[in-house]
Amino acid sequence: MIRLGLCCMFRAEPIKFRTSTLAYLGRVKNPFDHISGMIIENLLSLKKSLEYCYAHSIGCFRINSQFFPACSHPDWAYTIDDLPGSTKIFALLKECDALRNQTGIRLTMHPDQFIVLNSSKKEVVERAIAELNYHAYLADFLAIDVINIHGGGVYGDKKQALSRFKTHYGLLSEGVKKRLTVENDDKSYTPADLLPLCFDLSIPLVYDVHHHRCLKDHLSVEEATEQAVKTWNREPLFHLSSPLEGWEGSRTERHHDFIASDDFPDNWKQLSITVEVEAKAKELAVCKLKEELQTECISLWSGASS
DNA sequence: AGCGGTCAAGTTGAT
DNA sequence: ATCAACTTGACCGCT
Repeated sequence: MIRLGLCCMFRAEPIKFRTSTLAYLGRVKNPFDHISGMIIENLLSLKKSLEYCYAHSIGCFRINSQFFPACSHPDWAYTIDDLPGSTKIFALLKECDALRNQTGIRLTMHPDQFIVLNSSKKEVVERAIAELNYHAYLADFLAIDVINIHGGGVYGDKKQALSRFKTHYGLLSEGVKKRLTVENDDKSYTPADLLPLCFDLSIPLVYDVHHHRCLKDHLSVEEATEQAVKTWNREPLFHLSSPLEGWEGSRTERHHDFIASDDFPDNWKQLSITVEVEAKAKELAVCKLKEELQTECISLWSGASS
């Protein structure tokens, strides 16, 4: 059974998530009112997202990292209890969690590019940990089971950089560790680079087949898939996208609006996995892929009862 | 309503 | 040196 996942936002459907800049928060009159209002809107949007996904047989939704604006920034660092609308926020979180539970939709998060756990700079690592803690804080309310990051930088010495990842991993809280995953990227870390780390620390590998096709190692897609599945103690989560200008075009790492059906690996089709669709047309791309897989009679997630 | 400048943060490779 | 790419342009002040 394939469970398809939608990433963070919608293209056509009128469901929006709000964010804020620190500059604006710094000059607005009641910044915590502003933050509270945005969080409430975001939670209402999350409810709508879950409803949309359920109605369209999309079994996984990734929540964007700005869901609680400025939450992990040292100058702001608030919890829900600090906010004026806390009662309403807690109530909405409960509603979202109930809806998640009722629909069976999987929720994930992907901290953005600034989160570099293996950085050689102390401040960068501290910020990364603060950000991961914020993700785990939110994850506790919504049973989010994946907080996915990349291997990080190489700094001219991959072996040492990976060793630093291991050291810094030891500094993380249990709430972060039990959800943390690593993903192969298109510039630095291949599946073969990350798999030893994954087995060593019991970290699941989010296998991104598009990145793997851009940055190859000695593993075939089939081999990498098989190894990645072994790192998971729950339903494996993989990533899929297609290159903007095709595989013969320039800069193949750029994402297309949709998924080309040839890019869906054949050996994934009989697995029980979540496939997050990283395509710029968002829900339109997920639905299109879903229809194409259906014509091939691939077994697809279609709700909590299935 | 539409437009242009701005926005916390890291690292890499293309130009 | 600058910039685009990355899960994603969104937001705000001005006209």
